[in-house]
Formats: sequence, C-alpha cells, structure tokens
Amino acid sequence: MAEKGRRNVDIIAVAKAARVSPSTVSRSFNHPDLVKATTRKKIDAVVRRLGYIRNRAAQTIHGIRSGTIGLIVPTVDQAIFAEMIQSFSEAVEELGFTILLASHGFNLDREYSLTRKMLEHRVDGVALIGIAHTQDTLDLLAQQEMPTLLLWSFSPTAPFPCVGSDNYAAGALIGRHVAELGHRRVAAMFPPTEGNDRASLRFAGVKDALAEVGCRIPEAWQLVAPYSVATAKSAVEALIAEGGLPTAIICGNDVLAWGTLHALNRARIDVPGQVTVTGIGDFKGSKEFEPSLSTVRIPARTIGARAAEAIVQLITSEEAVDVAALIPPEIMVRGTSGPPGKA
Amino acid sequence: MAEKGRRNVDIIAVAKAARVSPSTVSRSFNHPDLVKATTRKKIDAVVRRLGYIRNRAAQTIHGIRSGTIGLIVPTVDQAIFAEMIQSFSEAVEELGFTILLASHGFNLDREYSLTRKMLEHRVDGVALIGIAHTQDTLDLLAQQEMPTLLLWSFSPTAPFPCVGSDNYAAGALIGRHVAELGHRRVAAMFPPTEGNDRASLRFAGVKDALAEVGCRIPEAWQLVAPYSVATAKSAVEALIAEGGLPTAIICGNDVLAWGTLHALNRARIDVPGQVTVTGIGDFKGSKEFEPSLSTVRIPARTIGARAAEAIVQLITSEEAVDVAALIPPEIMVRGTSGPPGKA
DNA sequence: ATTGAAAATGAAAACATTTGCAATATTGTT
DNA sequence: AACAATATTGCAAATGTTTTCATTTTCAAT
Repeated sequence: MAEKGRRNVDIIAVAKAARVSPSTVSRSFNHPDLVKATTRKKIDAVVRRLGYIRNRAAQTIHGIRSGTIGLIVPTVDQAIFAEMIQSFSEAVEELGFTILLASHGFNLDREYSLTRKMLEHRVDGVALIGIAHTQDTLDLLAQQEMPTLLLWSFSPTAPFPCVGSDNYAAGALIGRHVAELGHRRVAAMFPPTEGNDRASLRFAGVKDALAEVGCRIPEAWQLVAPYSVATAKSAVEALIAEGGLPTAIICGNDVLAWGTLHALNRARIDVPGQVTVTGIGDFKGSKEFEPSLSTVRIPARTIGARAAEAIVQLITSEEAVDVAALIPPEIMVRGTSGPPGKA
Repeated sequence: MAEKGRRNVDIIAVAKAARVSPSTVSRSFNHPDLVKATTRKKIDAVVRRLGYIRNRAAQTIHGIRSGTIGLIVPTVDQAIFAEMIQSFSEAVEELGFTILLASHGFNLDREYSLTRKMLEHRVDGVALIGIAHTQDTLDLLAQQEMPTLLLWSFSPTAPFPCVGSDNYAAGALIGRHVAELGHRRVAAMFPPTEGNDRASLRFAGVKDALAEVGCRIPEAWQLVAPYSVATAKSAVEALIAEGGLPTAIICGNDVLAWGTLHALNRARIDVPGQVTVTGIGDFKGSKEFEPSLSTVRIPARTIGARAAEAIVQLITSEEAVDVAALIPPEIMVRGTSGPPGKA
C-alpha cells in the first residue's frame, strides 16, 4: 500500500526511509547485483510503501537513453498506417521502448517541426514514413546523429536505412496483371501524389507496366480521389454518368477500390464481368468483399515489426549496422479481376 | 547552417559562443521579455549556428511540464480508435503537447504496467480508453495525483472525468429501432465482452430495448465474433448454413456489420428485404456501402478533439475543473434496415 | 585474533537546465 | 553631473538522478 499524500517522493526520500544512501538506491535499480540481497529487499519494501516512481527525465540528462522512439506519420487513421503503427508499437514495447507519436497530415513542413520536437524530447531514435522528406528534416537528423529509419517504402538509395515495401513494384505488379488479362481501356484512381511518394511510385509502376503492352491511360480516366470510400464512390459515379466505361479500374489503394466497388454495385455493373477492379494494400476486409478484391499485398504488420527491430538495433548497436529490409509486395488475384467483357 | 560535429551543444556552449551567461540564454527562451532584444538576436544567431536543441528532459526535472500526454489504448488498428487517436493527437499537438502512445491489446494488467511507464516518463496527464480498469491502475493514478481522463465511454459515476459517448444508449437506440420496425426474430453479433466495457454496455442496451417489446435473443443467435470482417462473415455464413434465419442481425460495431453484409450478399439474401442488418459506430465507409448501413453514429473525431481540450484543461488549470462531456450517440437510419419480410 | 581480498556502501561530482537574488548597466530627471 | 528608477545580466543554488572513487564491512583463511 503506497502512502498517500507526499509528492516529491524521490530517490533521496527512499534512501532516508531505508536508511541507506541514494547511491545504493540507484544501484539497486540499475545494478541489482552490486547490492546485497537484504538491502535490496529493504529498499524494495520502502519503494512500495512510498509509491516511488523512477524519474526517467532525471536519468536522461545523464546521457542514459530516454527509452522513447519518435514516430512521425502522415496520419493515424488510414487502415494501413494504423496496422503498421500497431505492430510497430507492440514490437517496440517488447524491446523496452515507448512511442512518441505525432502526425503531420501530409505536410512536410510540419514534419520538420515535429522532428525538432522529438529531438527536444531526446528520443533515442526517429522513424519517418516514406522516402520523400525536406532537406531540412534530413539534415537535422543527420547533424544530430540521430538513429533514423525510413519506414514503409524501400529504396536502396535513400538517405537513411529503409524498412518497407517497393511501391513501384506494387504498382507494376497490378498493372501487369491487368494488362495480361487483356485490358486496354483502363482507368486509374489515385490519391493526390503531392508529398506522397508511395502514391506516386505506385502510379508510375502501373503506367510503366501498361506501357509495356502499349496501353496508355487517357487523361480523362486518371481520377484523383483522396483516401476515402466516399470520394472514390462519387468519382466512379461521375465516371458512370459520363458513359463510355473502361474495362478496368486500377485503384491506388484498397479503400478507393472499395468505393469503386460500391459505386459499380449500385449501378448494377457486374464485376468483373463488365469491369475489373483492383486495389493496392490488401487491407483487412478486402478479401471478404463480394466479390473478393484483387489487390497487391503490402504486409503492414511485417513492416511494422521489422522496422521496430531495425530501429532498436540502430539505437543499441555500437558499430554501424545494416538494417535495411525490403519486404516484397505480393499480388493477390481474387474475384474482382477478369478478362475484359464485351463492353 | 548548423556547424557539423560537436555533440554536447548545450546551453553553456551557446552561452560561451554568445558571450553571455547560461542564465541569460535560458531566459531568452523562457522569458524573452526579460532579455534585451539585441542580446536575444545574438543568442538566436548562435543557436542556429551551433544547431542547439533544447533539452526537455533537463527542464522536466525542475518541475516544468514535460509536454507529453500518455495515451493508452487497447489497440490502434481498429478504425474507430484510429480516428479518435488522430483527432486527439491533432488537437493535443495544437495545444503544445505530444502523445506518448502505448497499446495493451485488451489486457488490463498490461495497461497497469504501461501506466507506470508513463508515470516514469513524467507525462503531464494520462488518457485511458473506457471505464473499466483495474483498481491498481486507478489507485496509482490517483495516488500520484496525475491528471487523468477516461476516454470513449461516458459515465457520470466513473472514478475520473469522462469524455465520450454512452454505449448503453447507443445499443438501446439501435435495439429500439429494430424493435419498432417490427422485428421479433432477432440475432446479435458482438465482440467478446471481457475487458471491453464498450461492447458489453452496447449489448445490454440492445437486449433491454428488445425486452421492452417482449423480444428476447435466443442463445443460438447470440453470435460472438472478434473485431474483424472475416470472422463476422464466416459467423453469418455458419448461421445461414444452419437455416432458419432471423429477420434482423444487430451487430456490435460496423466492421461486424460489413462482414455480415458480405455474407448475406454472397448468399444472395436480400438486405433489407429478407434480413435487416445494423451496426454501431458509423465508421468511415459505412454510409457508402450498398445498401447504405443503418447504424448509430458515435462521433470519434469529436470525442478525440473534446478529450484533448479536456485533458489539457486538467493539466493546466489551477483549481479543480469539471471537464466531463457526454457526446450523445445518434441513430442513422439508412438502407440496411426495414420491416421484416415474409421470411 | 589477524590479515587480506572481495563485497557493499557512501560522498561527492556530474548531467543540462531554471530561478531567486544580487550586482551592474542603462535611462530619464533634475 | 548626480541621482534614482528601471532594465538587464550574472552568480550560485537547486532539480533528481548516475557514477567514479574512496571507504567501510564482511568473511574465509591463516
């Protein structure tokens, strides 16, 4: 039972109550083997009685690690980030660290100031999403010699080690799939690519794969829809209203694909009989759609877990280590894709 | 351009380079009005040149706020939590704080140790999800006089101020809706209620509302499915296989409702003609389903934003303040609910 | 009982800041 | 030019730890 009242229960108060010196109390936490078992027992008892809680801030100014890792994401509430954050946080927790989380809403200037903030908090490492960041941010991290990890996308030429998937390859994979099915009248729907290297790389992959079979996506069929079922659905409804449907709609992520499927379903357009629809990401629930969504799996949980190990290695390892990891995307051919119908 | 090399750029290094005392440097950050404009300029220039970054850990041991708020959630990767975390983090950021995030996976013992960890980090406040917590956790927070907020559910009798919705009311709302449509052969699908007061309260609300019209959910139709489209879908497929369908399926959250809709869609069972389906939550995308999902809106973003203001008030306010807020749930009658068909 | 090595402990300095108080510099007034 | 009032700065103590080094204690071996 911890005693009530009494703020400032510090290591000195504990020492007094246990009739030992502060040094001994400190040691009993950090190097328990150096203090006699009976003394340790006595201290532990006092700690419990007084409700003492260690002060990491005070430890941190001794150059001891803060035990925190800064994670800066565009946003938390996109399925795919949420999944990754979850597994990253679980793994990091397991390794004794806690996450300091901030989101910048796809604004790279905010990312810079959040990075500064993380450094003020003396995090032990920083993880950023994607490859594209302002030079300021990169310089800052480099100059402070902060262990830094780029998460989510992989590129061998990135300024810091990456753990992630190859978004270009993911786009190419799905583009090729659609091309091989024989589609030539193809539409694409992607989120705005500004400040979002993931989306632009995917789109590039798609375009290049289609180009290999001489297929080009007409300007009018390059739909832009921010990440949301609602905007995707209405974009496709507009497309339907115009008439002259494509035989395939390649979506930049599964959420957009869901919206697309709802719109087509509503218009009683058969998938994949009349129109093939594909996503990227393989979010939870995509497989259970009716019909089941053809997409490219980007294993968010794996990335999160691997990234956690990687950054902890960067933090704890004395010598330079190579922690970069490419987690390859994988095509999932399911029910929403098929050969072009006789439109 | 910050100078390269040189770690330990501390306030003393800055002071030396600017030919003033460390106190003046400190003041120029914390009480700029107390230092002459020209001196401040000089210091700022040095700070930029040396790439100095303030050390919040060192400030914190002076009783100054750490600028962090501990947020402990069951999991990040459920749509509804993700949305809330996002708006909470945005709002908290706006107010000058950063989130220290941890997830316990619905394990309340882990919640306790995460809470301890937060206290070690000297967070300025702690936000927990839901009403139900172990006595240990509550005692710990109370004893440390930590500003604490209970998030997501609202209860006037909770041990700490709450900002959230009324889950019982949410359940009652949808139960009454289904009852009023005339349904009497009703199934329910809820996540396991252990350690999840949200789910159990919702279910209680549903049962009570149905009881008012003398309707009871038979044992065999009380489906339990963990939060996932996949499990919901297969649970409903099992139900269909058994034959003897209910005229309505009330789901504990929208994700379960999505799975249910997919299963029915696959079996070509008309919604709402043959079976009414309802959710709770009104997640993003629920409205865009075909047919559009009838559900109860629990405004996650509003809760997150309000909660952020509330906890910052708890932290910064001298006197005791009443920050509790009930954000009422709201029924959204849409396309998946209708009068019972002639089964 | 002594001795010496090993084990356990304590004193004090160090860490990067903030702040109360005292000292000094700058003003404006006469 | 002298004075007071005010503005600005520096000194030194304080914050809650850890750690080095020196001191004390313990205990087995003589």
